[in-house]
Amino acid sequence: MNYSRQREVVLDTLKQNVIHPTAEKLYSIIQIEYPEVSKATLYRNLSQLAEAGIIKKIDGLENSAHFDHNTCLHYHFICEKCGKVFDISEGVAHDVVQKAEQETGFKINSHEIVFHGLCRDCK
Amino acid sequence: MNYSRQREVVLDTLKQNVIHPTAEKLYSIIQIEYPEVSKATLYRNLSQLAEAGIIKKIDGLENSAHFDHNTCLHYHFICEKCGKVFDISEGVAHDVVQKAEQETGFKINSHEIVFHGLCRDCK
DNA sequence: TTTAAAATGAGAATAGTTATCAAGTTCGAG
DNA sequence: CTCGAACTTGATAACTATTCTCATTTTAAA
Repeated sequence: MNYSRQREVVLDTLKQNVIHPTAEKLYSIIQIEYPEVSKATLYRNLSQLAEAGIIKKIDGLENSAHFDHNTCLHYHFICEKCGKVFDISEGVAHDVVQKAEQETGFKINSHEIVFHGLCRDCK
Repeated sequence: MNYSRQREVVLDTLKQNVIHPTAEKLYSIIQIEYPEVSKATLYRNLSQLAEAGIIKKIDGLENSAHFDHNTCLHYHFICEKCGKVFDISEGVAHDVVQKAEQETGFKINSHEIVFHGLCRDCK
């Protein structure tokens, strides 16, 4: 992967926004300071960075993918009322892969957990 | 919800196909025997049935939603090679909701786990 | 039987994302 | 340094999955 100013902007902006933004949300944030970054470039870079393991794509939340600069294993909670996304620590399901591999005999390479409910402010 | 022949076909066909089909896959299956069921009706009925809790929509697999006639709590595994979807029993993460609620103070109403890897035949 | 609510088919519309392609940029070999 | 191949970009077209629109048909309860 070669250096590009646009990719740097995408990654830096994602790092500064702990809100697990969607591509569109990130685009609107980036537009304010860096209107030279096009939407195609944003989507391309998000894919590439996720592919390279530098960021993480979160599927299973609403219709659109969210992105996370934190690539350490952890889970997500989305509030049904305010729509905010929160992190849940790995600890809540620490041996889940081992158990699932034992049960099935499959090789598990990754897994995600998404919780839905009401956050502290909304409940 | 009133009775409709089309809805009956959608539900019955889903029940007979344990493969967790996408809407498009289900459409192609239904088309063979019941070409009178339109795509709009299929999507509408899948939404309604899921809304009513009669079937379950599975998000977070590929780009498109899959549907499951089994509404009991369980998880899913998708094979990275053959694309097949398998069930994983609830037992692999039995106290995950309780732990997550304790950790966060949030009210959790539902959760999903998706595993990725290689199934027994593909590994 | 009447009738209001619900459901339908066909296709238009939308949202999110990916593909195309010509032009500009990066970077390592010479 | 400088040249070229590979990489990246912006603009926009295309695509996919899904939802919406609306005139027509079906359901079901009085």
